[in-house]
Amino acid sequence: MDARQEKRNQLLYAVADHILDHGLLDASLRPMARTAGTSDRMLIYHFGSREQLIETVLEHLTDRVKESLDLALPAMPFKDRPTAIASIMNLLRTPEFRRFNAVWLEILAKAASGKETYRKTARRIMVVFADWLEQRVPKGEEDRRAAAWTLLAQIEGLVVMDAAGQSERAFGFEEQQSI
Amino acid sequence: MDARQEKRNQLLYAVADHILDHGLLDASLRPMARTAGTSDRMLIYHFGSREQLIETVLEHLTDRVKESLDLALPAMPFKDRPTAIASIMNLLRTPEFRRFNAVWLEILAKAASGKETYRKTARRIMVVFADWLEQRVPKGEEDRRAAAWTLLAQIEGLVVMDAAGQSERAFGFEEQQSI
DNA sequence: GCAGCAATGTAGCGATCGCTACAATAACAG
DNA sequence: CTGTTATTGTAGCGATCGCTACATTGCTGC
Repeated sequence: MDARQEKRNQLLYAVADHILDHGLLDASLRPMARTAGTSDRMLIYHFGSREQLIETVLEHLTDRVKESLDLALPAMPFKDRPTAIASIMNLLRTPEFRRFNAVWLEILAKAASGKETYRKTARRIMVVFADWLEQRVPKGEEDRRAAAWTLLAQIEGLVVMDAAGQSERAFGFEEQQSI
Repeated sequence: MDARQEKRNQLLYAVADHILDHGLLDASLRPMARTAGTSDRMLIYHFGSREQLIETVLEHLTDRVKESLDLALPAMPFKDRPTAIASIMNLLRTPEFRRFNAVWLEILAKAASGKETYRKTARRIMVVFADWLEQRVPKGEEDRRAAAWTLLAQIEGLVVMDAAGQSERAFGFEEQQSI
């Protein structure tokens, strides 16, 4: 690979890590650069502008979350819905995925207020997640695609409860879903 | 009421409106002050600091969302769960509540990354919503409180789908929930 | 009407922001 | 080796940030 591209990729990875650790929305060039062992000057040089850097980071993070999901759970159907939700929530409460979740909610916040880049990113991540879910929908579901999206909506609800520190209130949620 | 308190309240209301219109996280003193017809100087004078101002605004918004909810739907049980979810989502997709939702997701984002003020606020808003729901849980539910929290989790899931522009994918969600 | 406090305007501080101009250096082509 | 281009450092610009010092105005109690 082009040495330049390689350098760019290395910076991208480091910046993404910085954002996972310190948040997306008020990540500014100088701190990101410091973490990546470079200067704001060079981030602009490689990515054009902060906005393009963020956009690139978001694409990179989409790929990373997909990889992490695939790596975390095999592509085979869950036993039933309650099991599926419980397993997935256990996974999402893992430290690794908590980092993703924090950024995910930042993306959602920007998407909700209409910023197009973030809307697009949010949609892309949702589709990635839905695809991942579709491969794992419990057997016996008539429409796997629809089941995946329904499952996704339920999971997002629990993610919100977690973020608000109310996970215990919805603790019985997984079981009650199948009623 | 104290004339000073009255002025403070008027500013508070105006600032809250500004935040509903332009977002919470990067609302800075000078623009907020301009909207409220005053100066950054006076916002600090009345509220002490930007941080205290935001905290006060968040309490104020909690009250406002509670009022708006109470005003929007009478305190009587929904016919059944699907009806409940459909009605509430229709309400939350109203322009008035979209404004709240955008700020709500900003609060969640900050809460998820551990900022204590926002965690507290998120919890408070959740409780307000759960209380509101509890009064409207369909008849026949054995544990109204638990049913309210489950409903809340489902609704939050749909709010996230909306924010990500995927509401249509989960459109059948309301009906499928009762399966 | 005058003293004293409350309310407000003006100006600016120091920090940080994204970004750029310019110069120096490194790497490579001929 | 030399000339050219790619990469990087240094310095700083103009804008904005939260906040404050200081002065002025307005109001109120005596």
